[in-house]
Amino acid sequence: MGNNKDFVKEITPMEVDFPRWYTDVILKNELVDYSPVKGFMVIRPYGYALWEGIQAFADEKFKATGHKNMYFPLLIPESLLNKEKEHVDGFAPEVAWVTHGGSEELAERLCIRPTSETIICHMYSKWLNSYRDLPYLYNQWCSVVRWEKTTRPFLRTSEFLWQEGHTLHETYDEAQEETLKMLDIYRQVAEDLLAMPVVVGKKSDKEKFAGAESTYTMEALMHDGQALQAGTSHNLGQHFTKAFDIKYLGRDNKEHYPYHTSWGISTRLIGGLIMVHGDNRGLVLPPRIAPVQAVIIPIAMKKAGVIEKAEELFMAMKEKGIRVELDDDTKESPGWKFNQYEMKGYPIRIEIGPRDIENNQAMVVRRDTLEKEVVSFDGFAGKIKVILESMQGDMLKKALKHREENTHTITNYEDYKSSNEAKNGFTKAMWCGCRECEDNLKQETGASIRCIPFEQEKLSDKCHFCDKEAKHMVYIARAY
RNA sequence: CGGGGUGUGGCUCAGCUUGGUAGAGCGCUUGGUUCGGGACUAAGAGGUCGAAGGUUCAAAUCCUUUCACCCCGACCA
Repeated sequence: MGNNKDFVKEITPMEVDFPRWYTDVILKNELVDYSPVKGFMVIRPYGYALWEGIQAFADEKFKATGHKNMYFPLLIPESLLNKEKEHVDGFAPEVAWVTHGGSEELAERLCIRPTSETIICHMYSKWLNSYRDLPYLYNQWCSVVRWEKTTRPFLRTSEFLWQEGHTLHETYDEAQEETLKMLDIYRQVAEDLLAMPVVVGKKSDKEKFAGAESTYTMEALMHDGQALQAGTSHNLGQHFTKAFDIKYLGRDNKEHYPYHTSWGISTRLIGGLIMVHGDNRGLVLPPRIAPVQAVIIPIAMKKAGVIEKAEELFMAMKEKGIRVELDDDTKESPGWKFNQYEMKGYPIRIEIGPRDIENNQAMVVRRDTLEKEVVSFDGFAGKIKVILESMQGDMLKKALKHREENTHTITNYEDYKSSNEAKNGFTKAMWCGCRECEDNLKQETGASIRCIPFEQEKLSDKCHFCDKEAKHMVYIARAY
């Protein structure tokens, strides 16, 4: 009962039941709550703050690379959705339809956007005239709806918040460059902001976006050994621009179809953040994304000088730009607060009591390692800043180490099929590139080809699944 | 859509087998004492037992139907 210090009361240990650990963490932390409609989640303030952090970081990078934000409507007429065949085939099974306006049945039903290529292309076709207008570099922050059968907060919900960038370019090469540039920004969001290491690469044809020429992805490994697609960037070629008749007059005074990209990251990243860093006490947030980076907990607040010193440190840290909170609530005991803030994943906790003040120091505890350290009041805020910075790097390293320890190299397919151990984590394998091998893998093991990484290694000349000549090294894993 | 599970104060659950008119712990409110790893105490507030129908003198409990949610698969960011 109370003497087990390894886990926070009411959070199921992850070794016991990982999915339950996950739901416990998000519900106890009040990141989300279930709404009356299945699959639709309420994102509560602490959860939304994480999304705002991701938005701020990504949006700044989008703007810095010349993109502007816009907003397109929620509803898309069925006729528009139907214009690109692969696209509609891919999305039709999961769109929600609006059939009535008030009590009147609509002449044409409207779909709630599952993604906005169609409506955006429709508008682009009206706007684009000349090569001088290109490139079109636009993005929108919005929510989309996909009627999912199985939903889990953040990881897969029927409605989710995301951003979708949609760009047009004069040449294929420019579009390709854009696709990879945005993927790299996503990699920065994952690695630099969320301390979540990712494998970047290309999707197989089976896994690519409906209507894309090629899809690029970043894949992260969760604590339970399953992969998570954390962001995608698509080179859409001219599939949509031709279907939507987007044309411009080129330098040669002839009409041309531009090349098109789209790219997105979503609130799913928050699920990844939780599952990469969390432990049995709850959330562990990297300092850069943490809504609160440090909390000061005064001990024995009524004793002379305690509150004053706590406030002084609070102000000093605030001035240094640290997102800091002072918990001077008298109702809860310090012990309760310690546990509470550990559950919430605040990177640093500062304990300050009469004994500390006598010694001109405070007790500083890091959330990632739970190490306690005595820090002198002299230059205190600066020292906290240094700790926060090193935590960010340490957390990325720790997650990277976990991924490396759980990345295997296939020896032969039969062994892989029969071993559950092998399926836990990423496995590198050689692949001939054919669809049949990919389908068999999925059916026989539940794992899929997550991506063809940019960083290739030659493990063998032969495909591990069929013995034909190998084309690529791929990462395979079971995925969320 | 298959397989499993759960619906009882805000939360976790007991009560159901064997019908008798609703409980505990936590949380919440107010006061006092506390405060270095989930404090103690006193007094309170709070529930048409998921919904509908049926059996019965009487239903949280038995029967029928239904709805919702969670977990595991297939589909997907």
